[in-house]
Amino acid sequence: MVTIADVARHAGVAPSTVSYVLTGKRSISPQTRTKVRESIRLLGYHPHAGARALASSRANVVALVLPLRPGVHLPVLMRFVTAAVTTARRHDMDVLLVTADQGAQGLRRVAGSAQVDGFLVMDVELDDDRVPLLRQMAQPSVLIGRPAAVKGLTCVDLDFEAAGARCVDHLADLGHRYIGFLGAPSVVYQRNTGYAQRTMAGFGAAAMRRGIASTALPTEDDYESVLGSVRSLLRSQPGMTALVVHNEAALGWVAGSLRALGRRVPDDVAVVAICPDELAEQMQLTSVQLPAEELGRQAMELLVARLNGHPTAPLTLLPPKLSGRASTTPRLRRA
Amino acid sequence: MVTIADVARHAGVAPSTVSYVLTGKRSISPQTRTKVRESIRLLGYHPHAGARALASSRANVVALVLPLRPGVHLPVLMRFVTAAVTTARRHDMDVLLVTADQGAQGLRRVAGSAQVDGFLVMDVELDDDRVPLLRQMAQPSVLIGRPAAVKGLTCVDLDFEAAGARCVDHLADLGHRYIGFLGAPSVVYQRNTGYAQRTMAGFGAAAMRRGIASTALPTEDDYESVLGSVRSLLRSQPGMTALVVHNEAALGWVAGSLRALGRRVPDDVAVVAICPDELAEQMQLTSVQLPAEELGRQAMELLVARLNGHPTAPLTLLPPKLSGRASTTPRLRRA
DNA sequence: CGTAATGCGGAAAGCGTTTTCCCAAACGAG
DNA sequence: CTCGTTTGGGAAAACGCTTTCCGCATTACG
Repeated sequence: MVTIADVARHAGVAPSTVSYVLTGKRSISPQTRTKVRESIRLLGYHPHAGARALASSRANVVALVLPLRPGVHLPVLMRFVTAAVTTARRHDMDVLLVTADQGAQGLRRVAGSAQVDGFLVMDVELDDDRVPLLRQMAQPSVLIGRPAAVKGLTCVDLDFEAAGARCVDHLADLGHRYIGFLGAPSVVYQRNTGYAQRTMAGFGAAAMRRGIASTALPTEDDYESVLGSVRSLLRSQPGMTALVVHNEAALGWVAGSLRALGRRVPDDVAVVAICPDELAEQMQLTSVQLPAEELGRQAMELLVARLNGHPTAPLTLLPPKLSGRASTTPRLRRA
Repeated sequence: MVTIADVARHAGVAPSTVSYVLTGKRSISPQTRTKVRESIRLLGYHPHAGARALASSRANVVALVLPLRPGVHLPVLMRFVTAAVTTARRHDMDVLLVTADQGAQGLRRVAGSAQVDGFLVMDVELDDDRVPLLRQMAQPSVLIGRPAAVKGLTCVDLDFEAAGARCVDHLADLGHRYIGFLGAPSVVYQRNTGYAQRTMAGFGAAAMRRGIASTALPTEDDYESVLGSVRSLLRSQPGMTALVVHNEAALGWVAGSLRALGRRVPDDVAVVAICPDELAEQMQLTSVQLPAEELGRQAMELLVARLNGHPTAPLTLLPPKLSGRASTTPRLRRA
């Protein structure tokens, strides 16, 4: 292995000088700098991560904590992940994968051994057992999602309440008066998942506010279940002319289910999805964007900021954006 | 931070003794061992990963290289990942996430800085540009997938050729004489992806061998495309009574498409999927299992073996297993 | 022109482990 | 009863880097 001493010898300088060239923590004369850089290139030198971590007490690694729970839509989750990883790399950090089964125990281990400088925690629930632990840990952490109390934390999330409301407003403005809501699988609600519950709350409140009748149902990730839920919605609310869908895995079956029940999109029933924009684009659905990349990126940026000692707000909520597409059209004459 | 010296002092022994208790590399008297263990627990000691890596030149971390390419089915990919991570943890290793965009460059960086002891590379293509690099790296690697030449490597894969053939044999034994094949999205074939091409090859060869007419088509991941492909298959082969599907994302729409074209499963058209068993179970499809967990686990076990200096076979192929379900039934009287 | 400040370089002291190397005591074989 | 051999313990030398401290030239300033 080629060490910093080898480089120093080759360049005719002291090891400390090489270190300063590398870290940029001190000004170095242009001549020395290029000389050192050249030696580094020639010898193919890579600083030893462990030695670096030991000496600087900085690992340049962040933990990505992702609980792979049933009901989460993995393609969406991976958008978060790639955005977070890419952002980390831009700040010269690597990413250690910590999965759920390791639990709070795993967090403690990774934190205690100084393997990582901070934590990016995904899929946070309303009352998450990892939250108290995160609060008292030496390393900073950023959560994607929003636990009940955000004091002392740094959280990033889409404003799901506003997102639910936005769907209602859009449909109400188009003249719809009976709106259905097709939600996540029921396990997700049982588990006290913030984003699911907040979206529903926002949806319900907005409907009340606008004097609109609404019904909501969960649905599982298969055609039969989607068909069943849509049928139930139509049965309990025969005049339903619009549907808000907050379930990526179900999206592919919604149009088919409606058609099977004799309703066409958008003429008989308008559909608004809450999902990543690409998905909505592909299916030509009006949607409130779930900005997964943006959330992942922002979360990592906030984490890096905290690692550098900058203070951060406890809660960053992204405002929802709606993109109109073919699945909703004006409907002026409805009661 | 509490160090090994603190523990040693507290237990009244030398630091080296504590180290030996921890690593088990030397016999320690039961008394000292329990005494040391107790001090460790009391002080809440965690060895510093960086220091450890430096002194032992072992990071106890493996890199998980996953290129997130279009067309790969993420839920399946994540099965590999969780199995691999779980297995790694059982061997007291952590997992560093390296994504595709970092490319060969990223591999070199991670390898050079001694951040990881080995590499688990997923989604390997027939002629993968990372393969030559992996061959010449100091750290061992295990590939999930199968490049054209496996010499000097350690690869784990399902025997996709046999899997394709197994589907044909099953259907032929049931009396089918015209079989269609619904493949992955076309980008996957264009990219020279081993598993997709091998499955098709095995399928085609088996059909020839059994004197069976076969047609194959790729399909994209949306209902319209699946419907279109199925329609084309039926048009070019009106007597088609069976369909082999090698595309997890399309599975959900196959039955619907067939029904839309006036065919019922399994009475008019039998369906065999190549996918994880849980998926097939959920949809009640006869399937050749894609043992994602098993592959992830085995790959990591092989990597650990190599890290411990054990030699490994260049290629481990898992035999395909077929599970009969409701989507195929005997069809004795067909021509 | 004297003195303080600054720029840039080197020597060396850690950082927290593991791993030699050395040693004493206990043990077993001849 | 001796002479290896094993067994369990400690002292101290790495491991490869960062960072403090020190020092010599320059430059800036009154």
